[in-house]
Amino acid sequence: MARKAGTTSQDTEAQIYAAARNLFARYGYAAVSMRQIAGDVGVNQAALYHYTPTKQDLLAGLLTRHMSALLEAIGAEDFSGDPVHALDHFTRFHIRYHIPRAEEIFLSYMELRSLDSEHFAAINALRSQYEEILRQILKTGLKSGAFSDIDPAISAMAILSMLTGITNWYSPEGRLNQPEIETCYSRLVLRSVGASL
Amino acid sequence: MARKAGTTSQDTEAQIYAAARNLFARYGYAAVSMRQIAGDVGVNQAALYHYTPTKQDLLAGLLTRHMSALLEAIGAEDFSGDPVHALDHFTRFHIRYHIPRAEEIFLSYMELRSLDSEHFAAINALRSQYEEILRQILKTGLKSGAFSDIDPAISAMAILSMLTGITNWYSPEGRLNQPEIETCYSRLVLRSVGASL
DNA sequence: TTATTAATTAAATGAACGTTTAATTAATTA
DNA sequence: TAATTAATTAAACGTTCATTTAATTAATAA
Repeated sequence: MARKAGTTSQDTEAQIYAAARNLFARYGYAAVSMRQIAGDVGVNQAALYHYTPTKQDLLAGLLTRHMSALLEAIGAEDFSGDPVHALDHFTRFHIRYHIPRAEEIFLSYMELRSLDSEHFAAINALRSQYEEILRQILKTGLKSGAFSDIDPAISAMAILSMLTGITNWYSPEGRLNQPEIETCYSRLVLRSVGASL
Repeated sequence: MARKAGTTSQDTEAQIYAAARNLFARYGYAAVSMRQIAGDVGVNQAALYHYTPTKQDLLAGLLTRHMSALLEAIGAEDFSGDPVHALDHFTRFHIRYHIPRAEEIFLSYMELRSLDSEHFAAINALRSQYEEILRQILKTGLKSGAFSDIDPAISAMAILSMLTGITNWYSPEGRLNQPEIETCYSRLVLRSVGASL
Protein backbone atom coordinates (compact mmCIF):
# COMPACT_ATOMS: atom_id res chain seq x y z
CA MET A 1 0.00 0.00 0.00
CA ALA A 2 1.12 3.61 -0.24
CA ARG A 3 0.30 7.25 0.05
CA LYS A 4 -3.40 8.03 0.17
CA ALA A 5 -4.70 9.71 -2.97
CA GLY A 6 -5.31 13.44 -2.63
CA THR A 7 -3.70 13.91 0.76
CA THR A 8 -0.54 15.69 1.69
CA SER A 9 1.95 14.87 4.38
CA GLN A 10 1.09 18.07 6.20
CA ASP A 11 -2.55 17.07 6.58
CA THR A 12 -1.58 13.75 8.08
CA GLU A 13 0.91 15.27 10.48
CA ALA A 14 -1.64 17.79 11.74
CA GLN A 15 -4.18 15.03 12.20
CA ILE A 16 -1.69 12.91 14.11
CA TYR A 17 -0.86 15.74 16.48
CA ALA A 18 -4.51 16.59 16.96
CA ALA A 19 -5.44 13.00 17.71
CA ALA A 20 -2.52 12.57 20.08
CA ARG A 21 -3.38 15.78 21.90
CA ASN A 22 -6.99 14.76 22.31
CA LEU A 23 -6.26 11.20 23.44
CA PHE A 24 -3.37 12.09 25.76
CA ALA A 25 -5.50 14.77 27.42
CA ARG A 26 -8.45 12.42 27.87
CA TYR A 27 -6.70 9.28 29.01
CA GLY A 28 -3.13 10.22 29.84
CA TYR A 29 0.05 9.64 27.87
CA ALA A 30 0.81 6.19 29.20
CA ALA A 31 -2.76 4.97 28.77
CA VAL A 32 -2.88 5.78 25.07
CA SER A 33 -1.35 3.45 22.50
CA MET A 34 0.18 4.33 19.18
CA ARG A 35 -2.45 2.01 17.68
CA GLN A 36 -5.22 4.19 19.14
CA ILE A 37 -3.73 7.37 17.72
CA ALA A 38 -3.28 5.74 14.33
CA GLY A 39 -6.83 4.42 14.51
CA ASP A 40 -8.21 7.89 15.18
CA VAL A 41 -6.35 9.29 12.21
CA GLY A 42 -7.24 6.37 10.02
CA VAL A 43 -3.74 5.15 9.20
CA ASN A 44 -1.66 2.14 10.06
CA GLN A 45 0.32 2.37 13.27
CA ALA A 46 3.60 2.19 11.38
CA ALA A 47 2.71 5.38 9.52
CA LEU A 48 3.12 7.38 12.73
CA TYR A 49 6.81 6.60 12.70
CA HIS A 50 7.19 8.60 9.54
CA TYR A 51 6.34 11.68 11.64
CA THR A 52 7.87 10.95 15.01
CA PRO A 53 10.78 8.73 15.99
CA THR A 54 9.10 7.65 19.23
CA LYS A 55 5.93 8.11 21.26
CA GLN A 56 7.93 10.18 23.73
CA ASP A 57 8.96 12.62 20.99
CA LEU A 58 5.34 12.94 19.94
CA LEU A 59 4.43 14.13 23.45
CA ALA A 60 7.42 16.43 23.65
CA GLY A 61 6.52 17.86 20.24
CA LEU A 62 2.99 18.59 21.39
CA LEU A 63 4.15 20.36 24.53
CA THR A 64 6.87 22.33 22.78
CA ARG A 65 4.46 23.52 20.10
CA HIS A 66 1.97 24.57 22.75
CA MET A 67 4.44 26.54 24.83
CA SER A 68 6.06 28.15 21.81
CA ALA A 69 2.70 29.26 20.46
CA LEU A 70 1.78 30.66 23.86
CA LEU A 71 5.02 32.60 24.09
CA GLU A 72 4.61 33.92 20.58
CA ALA A 73 1.05 35.02 21.31
CA ILE A 74 1.96 36.82 24.52
CA GLY A 75 4.99 38.34 22.85
CA ALA A 76 2.60 40.29 20.64
CA GLU A 77 0.95 41.91 23.67
CA ASP A 78 2.09 45.06 25.43
CA PHE A 79 2.41 45.08 29.22
CA SER A 80 4.65 48.10 29.56
CA GLY A 81 2.11 50.67 30.74
CA ASP A 82 0.20 51.17 33.97
CA PRO A 83 0.62 48.01 36.11
CA VAL A 84 -3.07 47.81 37.02
CA HIS A 85 -3.99 47.89 33.37
CA ALA A 86 -1.18 45.48 32.53
CA LEU A 87 -2.36 42.95 35.11
CA ASP A 88 -5.94 43.21 33.92
CA HIS A 89 -4.68 42.73 30.40
CA PHE A 90 -2.56 39.73 31.36
CA THR A 91 -5.49 38.12 33.17
CA ARG A 92 -7.82 38.52 30.24
CA PHE A 93 -5.19 37.40 27.77
CA HIS A 94 -4.48 34.27 29.79
CA ILE A 95 -8.13 33.33 30.10
CA ARG A 96 -8.87 34.05 26.46
CA TYR A 97 -5.90 32.05 25.27
CA HIS A 98 -6.37 29.09 27.60
CA ILE A 99 -10.10 28.44 27.55
CA PRO A 100 -10.18 27.16 23.96
CA ARG A 101 -7.05 25.11 24.63
CA ALA A 102 -8.05 23.15 27.69
CA GLU A 103 -6.54 19.97 26.25
CA GLU A 104 -3.09 21.43 25.83
CA ILE A 105 -3.19 22.99 29.29
CA PHE A 106 -4.14 19.79 30.98
CA LEU A 107 -1.45 18.00 29.05
CA SER A 108 1.28 20.45 29.83
CA TYR A 109 0.49 20.32 33.52
CA MET A 110 -0.11 16.61 33.82
CA GLU A 111 2.30 15.01 31.47
CA LEU A 112 5.50 16.87 32.20
CA ARG A 113 6.30 13.89 34.39
CA SER A 114 6.07 11.60 31.37
CA LEU A 115 8.97 13.38 29.69
CA ASP A 116 12.56 12.32 29.95
CA SER A 117 14.83 14.86 31.61
CA GLU A 118 16.05 16.66 28.49
CA HIS A 119 12.59 17.20 27.09
CA PHE A 120 11.38 18.16 30.56
CA ALA A 121 14.03 20.83 30.99
CA ALA A 122 13.26 22.34 27.60
CA ILE A 123 9.54 22.64 28.26
CA ASN A 124 10.07 23.92 31.77
CA ALA A 125 12.33 26.69 30.50
CA LEU A 126 9.57 27.86 28.18
CA ARG A 127 7.09 27.84 31.02
CA SER A 128 9.40 29.92 33.18
CA GLN A 129 9.59 32.53 30.46
CA TYR A 130 5.83 32.88 30.54
CA GLU A 131 5.73 33.11 34.34
CA GLU A 132 8.44 35.73 34.24
CA ILE A 133 6.20 38.11 32.29
CA LEU A 134 3.66 38.07 35.12
CA ARG A 135 6.37 38.40 37.76
CA GLN A 136 7.66 41.50 36.03
CA ILE A 137 4.23 43.13 35.99
CA LEU A 138 3.89 42.45 39.71
CA LYS A 139 7.36 43.77 40.54
CA THR A 140 6.77 46.93 38.55
CA GLY A 141 3.42 47.48 40.25
CA LEU A 142 4.90 46.88 43.68
CA LYS A 143 7.62 49.47 43.04
CA SER A 144 5.19 52.03 41.70
CA GLY A 145 2.83 51.52 44.63
CA ALA A 146 0.04 50.26 42.40
CA PHE A 147 0.17 46.95 44.28
CA SER A 148 0.99 46.47 47.94
CA ASP A 149 2.14 43.87 50.45
CA ILE A 150 2.85 41.11 47.97
CA ASP A 151 5.63 38.66 47.31
CA PRO A 152 5.85 38.89 43.51
CA ALA A 153 7.12 35.34 43.02
CA ILE A 154 4.45 33.77 45.23
CA SER A 155 1.72 35.99 43.89
CA ALA A 156 2.63 35.10 40.32
CA MET A 157 2.31 31.40 41.05
CA ALA A 158 -0.94 31.96 42.92
CA ILE A 159 -2.46 33.97 40.10
CA LEU A 160 -1.39 31.50 37.44
CA SER A 161 -2.83 28.58 39.40
CA MET A 162 -6.07 30.46 39.87
CA LEU A 163 -6.38 31.35 36.19
CA THR A 164 -5.28 28.02 34.79
CA GLY A 165 -7.72 26.25 37.11
CA ILE A 166 -10.55 27.68 35.05
CA THR A 167 -9.95 25.00 32.43
CA ASN A 168 -10.93 22.38 35.04
CA TRP A 169 -14.52 23.51 35.31
CA TYR A 170 -15.24 25.80 32.36
CA SER A 171 -18.01 24.76 30.01
CA PRO A 172 -19.39 26.79 27.09
CA GLU A 173 -22.85 25.90 28.39
CA GLY A 174 -22.09 27.23 31.86
CA ARG A 175 -23.86 30.01 33.72
CA LEU A 176 -21.32 32.67 32.81
CA ASN A 177 -19.95 33.44 29.36
CA GLN A 178 -16.31 34.07 28.72
CA PRO A 179 -16.28 37.89 29.05
CA GLU A 180 -18.17 37.58 32.35
CA ILE A 181 -15.61 35.10 33.60
CA GLU A 182 -12.81 37.44 32.54
CA THR A 183 -14.34 40.30 34.47
CA CYS A 184 -14.92 38.15 37.52
CA TYR A 185 -11.35 36.88 37.59
CA SER A 186 -9.83 40.23 36.76
CA ARG A 187 -11.46 41.66 39.89
CA LEU A 188 -10.25 38.74 42.03
CA VAL A 189 -6.73 39.10 40.71
CA LEU A 190 -6.46 42.87 40.99
CA ARG A 191 -7.89 42.96 44.49
CA SER A 192 -5.64 40.09 45.61
CA VAL A 193 -2.53 42.17 44.96
CA GLY A 194 -3.98 45.24 46.63
CA ALA A 195 -4.80 47.28 43.54
CA SER A 196 -7.37 49.95 44.24
CA LEU A 197 -10.29 49.58 41.86
CA MET B 1 6.17 -19.91 49.99
CA ALA B 2 3.88 -18.27 52.52
CA ARG B 3 3.32 -15.48 54.95
CA LYS B 4 6.45 -13.64 55.92
CA ALA B 5 7.62 -14.31 59.47
CA GLY B 6 6.85 -11.50 61.88
CA THR B 7 4.64 -9.45 59.62
CA THR B 8 0.94 -8.81 59.76
CA SER B 9 -1.52 -8.31 56.96
CA GLN B 10 -2.12 -4.72 58.05
CA ASP B 11 1.53 -3.82 57.59
CA THR B 12 1.52 -5.20 54.08
CA GLU B 13 -1.69 -3.45 53.11
CA ALA B 14 -0.39 -0.09 54.33
CA GLN B 15 2.85 -0.63 52.44
CA ILE B 16 0.96 -1.49 49.28
CA TYR B 17 -1.15 1.64 49.45
CA ALA B 18 1.87 3.79 50.23
CA ALA B 19 3.84 2.36 47.33
CA ALA B 20 0.91 2.72 44.95
CA ARG B 21 0.34 6.31 46.03
CA ASN B 22 3.96 7.20 45.54
CA LEU B 23 4.34 5.49 42.18
CA PHE B 24 1.00 6.64 40.75
CA ALA B 25 1.81 10.22 41.73
CA ARG B 26 5.28 10.07 40.21
CA TYR B 27 4.56 8.27 36.96
CA GLY B 28 0.78 8.19 36.54
CA TYR B 29 -1.66 5.37 37.08
CA ALA B 30 -1.38 3.86 33.63
CA ALA B 31 2.41 4.01 33.59
CA VAL B 32 2.81 2.00 36.78
CA SER B 33 2.57 -1.79 36.73
CA MET B 34 1.36 -4.07 39.47
CA ARG B 35 4.80 -5.67 39.29
CA GLN B 36 6.42 -2.32 40.14
CA ILE B 37 4.18 -1.79 43.14
CA ALA B 38 4.83 -5.31 44.35
CA GLY B 39 8.54 -4.80 43.78
CA ASP B 40 8.56 -1.66 45.91
CA VAL B 41 6.81 -3.48 48.73
CA GLY B 42 8.97 -6.53 48.35
CA VAL B 43 6.27 -9.09 47.62
CA ASN B 44 5.22 -11.11 44.62
CA GLN B 45 2.81 -9.44 42.26
CA ALA B 46 0.12 -11.99 43.01
CA ALA B 47 0.14 -10.97 46.67
CA LEU B 48 -1.40 -7.62 45.74
CA TYR B 49 -4.55 -9.42 44.71
CA HIS B 50 -5.08 -10.48 48.28
CA TYR B 51 -5.66 -6.78 49.07
CA THR B 52 -7.38 -5.44 45.97
CA PRO B 53 -9.47 -7.17 43.34
CA THR B 54 -8.04 -5.02 40.53
CA LYS B 55 -5.57 -2.22 39.88
CA GLN B 56 -8.52 0.09 39.27
CA ASP B 57 -9.89 -0.61 42.76
CA LEU B 58 -6.48 0.13 44.22
CA LEU B 59 -6.57 3.62 42.70
CA ALA B 60 -10.17 4.18 43.73
CA GLY B 61 -9.30 3.04 47.26
CA LEU B 62 -6.45 5.52 47.45
CA LEU B 63 -8.60 8.42 46.29
CA THR B 64 -11.53 7.51 48.52
CA ARG B 65 -9.29 7.26 51.56
CA HIS B 66 -7.76 10.62 50.78
CA MET B 67 -11.04 12.45 50.31
CA SER B 68 -12.65 10.83 53.34
CA ALA B 69 -9.72 11.77 55.54
CA LEU B 70 -9.85 15.34 54.23
CA LEU B 71 -13.57 15.61 54.93
CA GLU B 72 -13.11 14.15 58.38
CA ALA B 73 -10.32 16.60 59.14
CA ILE B 74 -12.23 19.64 57.99
CA GLY B 75 -15.34 18.40 59.78
CA ALA B 76 -13.47 18.95 63.04
CA GLU B 77 -12.96 22.64 62.24
CA ASP B 78 -15.38 25.46 63.01
CA PHE B 79 -16.22 27.96 60.29
CA SER B 80 -19.40 29.35 61.82
CA GLY B 81 -18.11 32.68 63.13
CA ASP B 82 -16.99 35.88 61.45
CA PRO B 83 -16.61 35.23 57.70
CA VAL B 84 -13.26 36.98 57.47
CA HIS B 85 -11.88 34.86 60.24
CA ALA B 86 -13.54 31.76 58.76
CA LEU B 87 -11.95 32.36 55.36
CA ASP B 88 -8.55 32.94 56.91
CA HIS B 89 -9.02 29.76 58.89
CA PHE B 90 -10.09 27.78 55.81
CA THR B 91 -7.09 29.02 53.85
CA ARG B 92 -4.63 28.07 56.54
CA PHE B 93 -6.30 24.73 57.13
CA HIS B 94 -6.19 23.90 53.43
CA ILE B 95 -2.52 24.78 53.09
CA ARG B 96 -1.54 22.97 56.27
CA TYR B 97 -3.44 19.85 55.29
CA HIS B 98 -2.33 19.75 51.68
CA ILE B 99 1.36 20.59 51.80
CA PRO B 100 2.42 17.33 53.44
CA ARG B 101 0.11 15.41 51.11
CA ALA B 102 1.25 16.63 47.71
CA GLU B 103 1.18 13.09 46.32
CA GLU B 104 -2.48 12.52 47.13
CA ILE B 105 -3.43 15.93 45.80
CA PHE B 106 -1.69 15.40 42.52
CA LEU B 107 -3.29 11.99 42.26
CA SER B 108 -6.78 13.15 43.03
CA TYR B 109 -6.55 15.90 40.44
CA MET B 110 -4.79 13.96 37.73
CA GLU B 111 -6.13 10.47 37.94
CA LEU B 112 -9.84 11.05 38.28
CA ARG B 113 -9.90 10.40 34.55
CA SER B 114 -8.44 6.96 35.11
CA LEU B 115 -11.47 5.90 37.14
CA ASP B 116 -14.49 4.16 35.69
CA SER B 117 -17.73 6.13 35.97
CA GLU B 118 -18.99 4.69 39.26
CA HIS B 119 -15.74 5.28 41.10
CA PHE B 120 -15.48 8.69 39.48
CA ALA B 121 -18.92 9.77 40.65
CA ALA B 122 -18.21 8.66 44.20
CA ILE B 123 -14.95 10.60 44.47
CA ASN B 124 -16.41 13.65 42.78
CA ALA B 125 -19.26 13.75 45.28
CA LEU B 126 -16.75 13.86 48.12
CA ARG B 127 -14.87 16.67 46.44
CA SER B 128 -18.06 18.67 46.01
CA GLN B 129 -18.72 18.38 49.72
CA TYR B 130 -15.38 19.97 50.44
CA GLU B 131 -15.90 22.76 47.92
CA GLU B 132 -19.32 23.43 49.41
CA ILE B 133 -17.77 24.37 52.74
CA LEU B 134 -15.82 27.18 51.10
CA ARG B 135 -18.83 28.27 49.05
CA GLN B 136 -20.86 28.60 52.24
CA ILE B 137 -18.23 30.78 53.89
CA LEU B 138 -18.23 33.05 50.84
CA LYS B 139 -22.02 33.26 50.65
CA THR B 140 -22.29 34.11 54.33
CA GLY B 141 -19.64 36.79 54.01
CA LEU B 142 -21.29 38.25 50.94
CA LYS B 143 -24.63 38.54 52.78
CA SER B 144 -23.04 40.07 55.85
CA GLY B 145 -21.12 42.58 53.77
CA ALA B 146 -17.76 41.20 54.90
CA PHE B 147 -17.02 40.35 51.24
CA SER B 148 -18.15 42.31 48.21
CA ASP B 149 -18.69 42.00 44.47
CA ILE B 150 -18.02 38.28 44.21
CA ASP B 151 -19.65 35.30 42.59
CA PRO B 152 -19.38 32.75 45.41
CA ALA B 153 -19.26 29.72 43.12
CA ILE B 154 -16.57 31.18 40.85
CA SER B 155 -14.60 32.61 43.74
CA ALA B 156 -14.62 29.25 45.53
CA MET B 157 -13.14 27.50 42.50
CA ALA B 158 -10.61 30.29 42.03
CA ILE B 159 -9.48 30.13 45.63
CA LEU B 160 -9.22 26.36 45.65
CA SER B 161 -7.16 26.37 42.45
CA MET B 162 -4.88 29.00 43.90
CA LEU B 163 -4.36 27.12 47.16
CA THR B 164 -4.02 23.67 45.69
CA GLY B 165 -1.51 24.97 43.19
CA ILE B 166 0.94 25.45 46.05
CA THR B 167 1.70 21.74 45.95
CA ASN B 168 3.12 22.21 42.44
CA TRP B 169 6.01 24.35 43.55
CA TYR B 170 6.34 24.02 47.32
CA SER B 171 9.60 22.68 48.66
CA PRO B 172 10.63 22.44 52.33
CA GLU B 173 13.95 23.96 51.28
CA GLY B 174 12.26 26.94 49.64
CA ARG B 175 12.69 30.60 50.50
CA LEU B 176 9.54 30.78 52.64
CA ASN B 177 8.50 28.43 55.40
CA GLN B 178 5.01 27.12 55.77
CA PRO B 179 3.61 29.77 58.16
CA GLU B 180 4.97 32.50 55.91
CA ILE B 181 3.27 30.91 52.93
CA GLU B 182 0.03 30.69 54.88
CA THR B 183 0.16 34.38 55.72
CA CYS B 184 1.01 35.31 52.17
CA TYR B 185 -1.88 33.32 50.71
CA SER B 186 -4.33 34.35 53.40
CA ARG B 187 -3.79 37.97 52.40
CA LEU B 188 -4.19 37.20 48.71
CA VAL B 189 -7.40 35.28 49.37
CA LEU B 190 -8.98 37.78 51.73
CA ARG B 191 -8.20 40.74 49.53
CA SER B 192 -9.46 38.95 46.43
CA VAL B 193 -12.98 38.73 47.86
CA GLY B 194 -12.94 42.33 49.03
CA ALA B 195 -12.43 41.76 52.75
CA SER B 196 -11.08 44.86 54.48
CA LEU B 197 -7.88 43.99 56.28
C1' DT C 1 7.64 9.47 -19.93
C1' DT C 2 10.74 7.59 -16.65
C1' DA C 3 13.15 7.53 -12.34
C1' DT C 4 13.12 8.84 -7.84
C1' DT C 5 11.32 9.93 -3.51
C1' DA C 6 8.04 10.10 0.15
C1' DA C 7 4.11 8.03 2.42
C1' DT C 8 2.02 4.08 3.59
C1' DT C 9 1.04 -0.80 4.68
C1' DA C 10 0.94 -5.83 6.53
C1' DA C 11 3.33 -8.57 9.28
C1' DA C 12 6.38 -9.68 12.72
C1' DT C 13 9.41 -9.06 17.11
C1' DG C 14 10.27 -9.40 21.77
C1' DA C 15 8.91 -7.44 25.96
C1' DA C 16 5.60 -6.13 29.37
C1' DC C 17 1.04 -6.02 31.01
C1' DG C 18 -3.14 -7.38 34.46
C1' DT C 19 -4.81 -11.28 36.21
C1' DT C 20 -5.47 -16.37 37.50
C1' DT C 21 -4.26 -20.87 39.21
C1' DA C 22 -2.55 -24.15 42.19
C1' DA C 23 0.67 -25.05 45.61
C1' DT C 24 2.87 -23.77 50.02
C1' DT C 25 3.42 -22.48 54.79
C1' DA C 26 3.21 -19.08 58.86
C1' DA C 27 -0.03 -17.76 62.10
C1' DT C 28 -4.19 -18.63 64.52
C1' DT C 29 -7.86 -21.39 66.55
C1' DA C 30 -9.74 -25.47 68.69
C1' DT D 1 -0.76 -30.42 69.56
C1' DA D 2 -3.71 -30.74 65.43
C1' DA D 3 -6.67 -28.53 62.17
C1' DT D 4 -7.79 -24.48 59.90
C1' DT D 5 -7.20 -20.13 57.84
C1' DA D 6 -4.79 -16.34 55.84
C1' DA D 7 -0.86 -14.70 53.32
C1' DT D 8 2.20 -15.65 50.02
C1' DT D 9 4.62 -17.65 45.98
C1' DA D 10 6.11 -19.50 41.19
C1' DA D 11 4.43 -20.15 37.03
C1' DA D 12 1.52 -19.46 33.43
C1' DC D 13 -2.45 -17.13 30.44
C1' DG D 14 -3.81 -14.48 26.82
C1' DT D 15 -3.43 -9.72 25.46
C1' DT D 16 -1.41 -5.59 24.23
C1' DC D 17 2.41 -2.69 23.78
C1' DA D 18 6.19 0.32 21.06
C1' DT D 19 8.87 -0.37 17.48
C1' DT D 20 11.08 -2.52 13.13
C1' DT D 21 11.32 -4.60 8.60
C1' DA D 22 10.47 -5.14 3.97
C1' DA D 23 7.31 -4.38 0.41
C1' DT D 24 4.24 -1.22 -2.16
C1' DT D 25 2.71 2.79 -4.68
C1' DA D 26 1.18 7.81 -5.18
C1' DA D 27 3.27 12.01 -6.02
C1' DT D 28 7.10 14.53 -7.76
C1' DA D 29 11.29 15.64 -10.42
C1' DA D 30 14.15 14.93 -14.40
